[in-house]
Order: sequence, then structure tokens, then C-alpha cells
Amino acid sequence: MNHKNTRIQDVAREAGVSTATVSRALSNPELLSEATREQVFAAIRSTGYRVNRAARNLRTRRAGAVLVMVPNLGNPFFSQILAGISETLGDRDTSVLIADTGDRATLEKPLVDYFLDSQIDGMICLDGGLSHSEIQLFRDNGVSGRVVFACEWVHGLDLPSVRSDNVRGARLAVQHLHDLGHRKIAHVTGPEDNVLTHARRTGMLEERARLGLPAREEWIIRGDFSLASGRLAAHRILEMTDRPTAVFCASDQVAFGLISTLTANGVRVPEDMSVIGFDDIDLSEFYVPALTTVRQDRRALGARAASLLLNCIDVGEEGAACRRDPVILDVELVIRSSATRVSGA
Amino acid sequence: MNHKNTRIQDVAREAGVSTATVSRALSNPELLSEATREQVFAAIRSTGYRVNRAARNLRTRRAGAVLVMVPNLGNPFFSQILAGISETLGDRDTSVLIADTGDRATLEKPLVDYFLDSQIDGMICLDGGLSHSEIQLFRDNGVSGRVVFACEWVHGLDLPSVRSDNVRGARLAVQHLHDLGHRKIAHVTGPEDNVLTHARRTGMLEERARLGLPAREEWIIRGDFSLASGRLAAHRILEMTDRPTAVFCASDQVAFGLISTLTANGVRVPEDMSVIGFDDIDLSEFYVPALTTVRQDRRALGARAASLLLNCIDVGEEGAACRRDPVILDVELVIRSSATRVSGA
DNA sequence: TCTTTTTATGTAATCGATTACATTTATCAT
DNA sequence: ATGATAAATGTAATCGATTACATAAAAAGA
Repeated sequence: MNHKNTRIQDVAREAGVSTATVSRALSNPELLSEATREQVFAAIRSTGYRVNRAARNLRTRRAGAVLVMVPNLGNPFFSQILAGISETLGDRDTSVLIADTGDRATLEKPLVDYFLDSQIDGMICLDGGLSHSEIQLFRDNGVSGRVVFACEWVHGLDLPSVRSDNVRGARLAVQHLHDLGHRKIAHVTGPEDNVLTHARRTGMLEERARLGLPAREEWIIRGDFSLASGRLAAHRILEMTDRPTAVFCASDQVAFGLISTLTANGVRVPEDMSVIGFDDIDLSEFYVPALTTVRQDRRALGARAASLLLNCIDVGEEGAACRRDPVILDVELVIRSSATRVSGA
Repeated sequence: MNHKNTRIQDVAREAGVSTATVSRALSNPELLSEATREQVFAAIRSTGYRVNRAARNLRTRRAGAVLVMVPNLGNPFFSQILAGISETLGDRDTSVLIADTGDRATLEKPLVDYFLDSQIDGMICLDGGLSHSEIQLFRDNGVSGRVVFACEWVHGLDLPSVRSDNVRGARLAVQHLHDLGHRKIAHVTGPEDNVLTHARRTGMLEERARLGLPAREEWIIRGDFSLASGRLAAHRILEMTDRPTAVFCASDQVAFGLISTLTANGVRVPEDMSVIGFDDIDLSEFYVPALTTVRQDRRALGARAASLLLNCIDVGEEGAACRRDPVILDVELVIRSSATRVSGA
């Protein structure tokens, strides 16, 4: 039995109704009488009919897919977010395309082309680093009403977004270090143009100020969320004459890079230096030492973003109805072993 | 300028040719005379025309997408493979759908439905754990000619695949440990029904035998590639009366779980116990200690799988032309710090 | 009983590109 | 010059589902 070529026509004939009726049975079953509805479903079953997506999409002017822009698929941070997204979108049988923005090879053509090529109905962007010209392109082509941001966002851009409470996360981290007796606290930031960098640094600086802790210019070390930047930060710290006793890192990956390099250079974590990360990726629990970090509810982040997007798509071009104020999810400090009571104090 | 509704008709009118000619300019430019071709392209540019994917797909009976089945997106091991895949498929403008097979929520409906719903042209499966009934479904529906496996494969299943030389990888690991003076070598396997588990264990056992090393039943510890199974393995080892001096793990994640737990229990790596992983994910270089491991060329793995699949799709249902013997890529031992010369020997 | 309204179903145009086949034009051998 | 062949382009059917509009049947109202 190969049902490859059953069309809606065949079902209609089998059920003794018109194609319109079959179509309605699928999309608006409540319009049909009990009897015909049953007949149609029986015919669908007996013929093994499946709707042809391309035909439906052509007629309805939908793509049945959304694109998710991920800054770096290799960062396990994103997987759970994607899971949340697929779960929500799967219910509405919309498929999920994934593009890695870090991987320039896959990103030759402007993003807006995906829309123009009617390949996608909308986009979830996990990358706040879109260029201004890119955003202007969205505007010009009237597709900005079908874009939502998750995790990251673009400063000053009035589009729907879902994010964690990054400022509070940073405050929790600093507070915790303070509670452990640390006074000289450093921070490894994300890349300078990133909104998360800004939020986390702000939270860190504010809390440090609030607690009346000392501030040194060199204790704020520029990074970029990567393992490698953690390593660089470690070298910077090793060279300092007035070393901090604790470091709050803008991501878990940075923390790993940092700890790994500190350890290799004889600075033990947490005995000689406490470290806190941000994200709580799966591995953090299994690092040596287990990483104290700020947890984001990644699955929820993805799910919310997806339903927000579906909303925007449904309300259509008008878009005004689409909520624009950011949804902010709470974070949680997960205490493990990489930060401990300050030694020799 | 909103080009939303330019159809091929509009271009044709603008260029003073028929729609057929425009279509040919896109798909078979060499059929047209230099002059008309230029005219058409000019018209395309001036109207901002973009082909409507749904219409093309409907007519050509293609989906323009392939599905990649990933056992666990959270495992950073897969990201580079995906990069390789997208790069290759992007050139043929085919989009990439990703399904996480570990995430049952997204996988309610049988895989074969993706084909039957004409949502995909083919599938790259990174998960060798497909059920027999699933595979039979592929057969029954004539879609098995458009499935290729990468990394993993299904034992006894005659479908194209790309994989690393797992047996050799395991041998290299054991050899290296032997070279470092280790004699009592343990192995943490993957899940029992997995083909990689089998290949790596086989390589390990064969090499251990070849080198005339002692074998104890309990030194082969069952795992499942996960961080958690590494932790379990560590507990098993800690309880042993006759402890191995080195452990070869079936994945880097297992190695991390193992090292983390050993360390937490006072067994230092590599001083008291050497550990080798498999995969060489990004993090391995930054673990503490930096992980000695077997590297797979993940990007190449993905790229080869993708081009193999395109091949299968192009030759069509006949499929016989499609190469069925596995492509096997070489692996490489990356020596870092987690395995060292045996102590007290 | 005869309108009027409601509910259920059918008819046929439509979405936009591709391509088999037909036709025209150019090239070439004789 | 002429018929044969090749190259370039056009005509129109087609892919398969959706839906505006039309119609028929049933229910409600007078």
C-alpha cells in the first residue's frame, strides 16, 4: 500500500462529497453535520490521505515554519531553549528551522530573505547582535511584526521579547559572594555591544556599590561569553598585583575557561579564588569544582517566545495588538562548590 | 517599496517575455540567449521578485527541506555536525529541520509522517536507536531511499552512512594508556543497544587483548554517554577492591562526570587515575584537567552525510545507485593532561 | 402554507511556478 | 534556394488544497 498520491479529490470521491467538504472536515470540522464528518474521516483513513503541505501553504500564503537564530549552536545553553520552542510550535504544526548566526557560512544571504522567499512565517531571534541595517530591512519589508527576541534583545528596538532578569541574577551573584566574606570582586563581561553584557554588568556594579565594596577599573575584564575569553581573563587576573578574591563571570563557559586556566597556573578554585557563572548549563553541575551559577529557566524562555510569536503571526500585519513590553522571567542562584568563604579573612 | 506580491508573471511582463522564459532563467539559464537572460535578470532586479517556495515545491513535488534527527541537542557534540550539514545543504537551498529524539514531546508522531506529509525530502539520522517497526515503516512507504545515517547507524540495516573509525579510536586510546605504563584499564561504555558502544568496546577489548593486558569483568562499566552515567561509573570504581589505574570513557561527557565525581571523592585525575574521553567537544580543552580524548571530525561527518543524502534524493526512488557501504572517517588522538604516566610503577 | 433564516454542501476560481509540447527563428548542408 | 536540424521562446495544463460565492435543504416564523 503506497498512498503517495492520494489527493483531496480521491477522498472526496471515496466519501461521496465535494473537495470543499473534505477540506472543511480538516480545518473546520464543526461546520459539517455529524454524519458527513464521520464519512469523510472514514474515507481519509481508508485512503491513507495526508494533506499536501506545499499546496496548503501556497493557497493560504503561509510557510508553516519559523526560523530560530542562534548565536552559537555549540553552546549547550541554547538546546533547552530550542526544546521549549519546538514543543510549543509542534502543537501548531509549524516546523522549526535553525540558523547559527556565528556560522557565517550558513548566513550569506540577509535574514530578511527568508521572509521574502516565503520560507518562514516568523522568526525567533536569540541573538541581539543584529545590525541596524538588518533591522531596517525588516522594517522596510514589513516583517518586523513577526520577529520576537528571546534571551537577548536589541537595545531601543520596540519588538516583543522574553528574557531572564539578568540584573537580578548579577545582584544575586554579588550578594552571595559578599555573604561569603568576599570584598574584592571581579567581573568578566560579555562582548561590549551585547545587551546581556550590559545588564549583567549593571547589576554587578550596582550591587557592589550598594554593598560599599571596593571598585578597581581592572577588575572589570572584557570577555565574550566564550571558553577562550575565560582563559584570557585568567591571564589578566594572574598578572594583577591587587588580585580579587572572587570572580563573577557573565557565562558558565567563561567560568570554565577561567577556572581551567587558573588551576593550570596554580590558583585553586575555590580555595584561592571563588568563581560564579551565569546560565547553569547541564555541565555546570559536573565541572570540577561544581559550578555555583545563576540559573535561567531556558525551556520556559523558549516556550514563551514561541507562543508570543504565534500570537504576532495570528494577529497579522496590523501587529499593534502584539505585546511589545518584554516578558521577564525570574532567575535563581544555584549554590555549588566553586564559590566558598573567603580564605585568610 | 513592498515587493510582497510580485509574481513570475510580473517579471515576465516587465521583461517582455513569457513566464516560461523567466522560469528558465532561474533554473536553466543556459537555455536562454545571452540577451533575454540579461533582460530577465534585469526585470527580476527591478521588480524585486522572489520565487514563491510553496508554489515551486507544489509543482516540483519537493519539500525543499531535510530533517535531522539528533539524539540530544544539549550535547555539544552535535553542533559541529549540524554546522557541516547546514553548510552543505544551504548551497542547494534546502532548509534544515531539527528534531531532538531525546525530547519525546516533539516526537509524538511517527517519523515517517514527516515524509508522508511531504514536509521533507530526506532525513539525516544521528540516532542509531530507531526501532525496527519505525524502519519497517520507512520500507513500507518507500522512503528508506532518502535516509542516511551519520555518526551512528543501525546494525544490519543496509542504508548509506557516514561514521568515524570508532574501533581505531578506541585502540588509540588504549595504546596510549599502555604507552604511559597503564596495565589495569577500565572502560565506561555507552548504552547497551548502541552501535557506537559496540564498536568502541570492541576496539578497546581487542587492543587490550593484543597488548596482553589483564581483563576483569567489573572493569567494563555500563554507561550511556551522559554526564550522569560518568558519575555512576565513578562510584562503581570507588567501590572496587582492585581498582584500574586508567579509564577509557565512551564519550567526553562521561569523562567529565567521572572526573568530577572521582575528584570530589579524593581521587585525583590524572595523578591517581588517568582518564581518556571520546569526541573532543569544545569544552574538553578547558576541562580541569584538560581532557585527553579521541577527536572526530564532526564538521566533515555532517558535510559528507549531507552530500550523500542529496545524492540519494537526486537519483530518486530507484535508489539502487545510491552508495550503501559506509563512509568511514579517520579519528585522531588528542593528548592533553587527563592521562599521564602511571604512578608508583 | 408560505416566507425567511439558518445550516450544510457544492462549484469553480485561485494561490504561483514548472514544463511538455508547440511554434518560431536561426543555422547549416546540399 | 531548400529542406533539415538546432536553438530560443511561447502556450497552456498542471501540481493539490482552500474558500468566496452559490445553491439546496432544513428549521423557524408568520
